Amino acid sequence: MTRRAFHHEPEAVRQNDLIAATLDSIAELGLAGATVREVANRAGVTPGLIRRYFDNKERLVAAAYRTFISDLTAAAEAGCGEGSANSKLAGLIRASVTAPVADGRALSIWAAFIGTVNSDPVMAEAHREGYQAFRDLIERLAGEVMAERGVTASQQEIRSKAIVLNALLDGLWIEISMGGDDFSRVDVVRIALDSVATLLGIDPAEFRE
Amino acid sequence: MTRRAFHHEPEAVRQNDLIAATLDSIAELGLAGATVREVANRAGVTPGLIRRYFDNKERLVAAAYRTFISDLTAAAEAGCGEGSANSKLAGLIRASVTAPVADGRALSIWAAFIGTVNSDPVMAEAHREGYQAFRDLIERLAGEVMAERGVTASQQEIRSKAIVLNALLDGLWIEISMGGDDFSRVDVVRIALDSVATLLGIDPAEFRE
DNA sequence: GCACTAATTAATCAAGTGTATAATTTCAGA
DNA sequence: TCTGAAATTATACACTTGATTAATTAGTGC
Repeated sequence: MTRRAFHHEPEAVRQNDLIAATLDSIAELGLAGATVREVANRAGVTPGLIRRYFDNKERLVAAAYRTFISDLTAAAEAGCGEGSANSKLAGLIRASVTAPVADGRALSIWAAFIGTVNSDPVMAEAHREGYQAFRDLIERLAGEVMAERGVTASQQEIRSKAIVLNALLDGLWIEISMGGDDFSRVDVVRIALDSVATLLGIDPAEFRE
Repeated sequence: MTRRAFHHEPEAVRQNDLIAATLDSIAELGLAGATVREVANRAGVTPGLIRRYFDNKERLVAAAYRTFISDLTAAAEAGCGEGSANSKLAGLIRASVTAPVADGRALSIWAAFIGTVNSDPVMAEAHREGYQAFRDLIERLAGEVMAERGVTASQQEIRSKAIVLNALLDGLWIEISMGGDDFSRVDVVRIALDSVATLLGIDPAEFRE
């Protein structure tokens, strides 16, 4: 009776593998399906090992959430590119409503985590951070775009616009990621860009470039 | 050793109680906290009784979801009232961004269920129904409002508007229900109404009445 | 090549889960 | 008041969960 072979891995690698396995489990089986055993199997590892890298399962899940949110917002922000505020905002929007930001897997994971926010203070805090950061980014870009276009607006008005824009992007992201409607026949990018331009009081034709 | 007293209840009452207890459990403790024993306790009943009214826990949860979504959309639609399409749409929006439709409890429950949609076909179907119905309502109202205002738009354009409006309402509902931002100093109803009017190409001052 | 440390496995535990079933109680009808 | 059927409780079972610990293996420095 021989034990199964294994080899040592650097701490960072193992942690990443475990987090990736956790996110995969959640995406496919839901939070309830992300058991210690399931995660360990997917990571090609034994359940007991998890405890060496994460104090307990709660920590593992929290770490997975931070990684997920961080990667998701990074992917969205990568769409900004370099250029005018206008092109940055347009790029952010484009990225937000297309893959890999907008897809079923991301939605599943996001929803699973959101469901815990109300009953888990640790999750609530981790969530608040990521959310706030994204909305601040939108608020800044929206303000700059309006300034570029010569649209005058008070800080209060800009803030209101940001709230609306953020809500719109969130909603579109959910709708598209859910994939219920036949979005293949609808140009969601165009719809998103035009809507944002309209809300900012900018000519849609000028906004998208 | 005497058993605890109890009394018979009509089937509908017991089912309602069990569903209400399930939703309460989910709202406070998350889906994982909604165990058979927890639900039974809240309903003032013994765990075994659940099986008399629902074949298994999965059925109970699914029934709770349908009740929840049904009640939520009914509360939103109640805001429509009777009158012009304009006032109906405005009423729907007003109701969607204020309590009891928009509040933390509803968001918690919604999120918990959404998290299961991807891994549970039964939940996916139950969800699709409720979602589709709401978007059809918005599409109809939006079309009527534009017709009232003399704004000409193709069916395709109306459909696009409905997608955007639905996304905006969803996003605002989430933001407000999450309660992260200091919405006490922001008139969310006004923001929502003005945004929708702008997106439909209608004068905001005329839209809100 | 050898020992030593750290990483990993394997096996086990107590607690909690959904489910099943038999024993009891309630209540309506005669 | 009594009886029978339906509703409810109590108890138990098999299984899964996260956690713990001792035994074993891999790799590093000498």
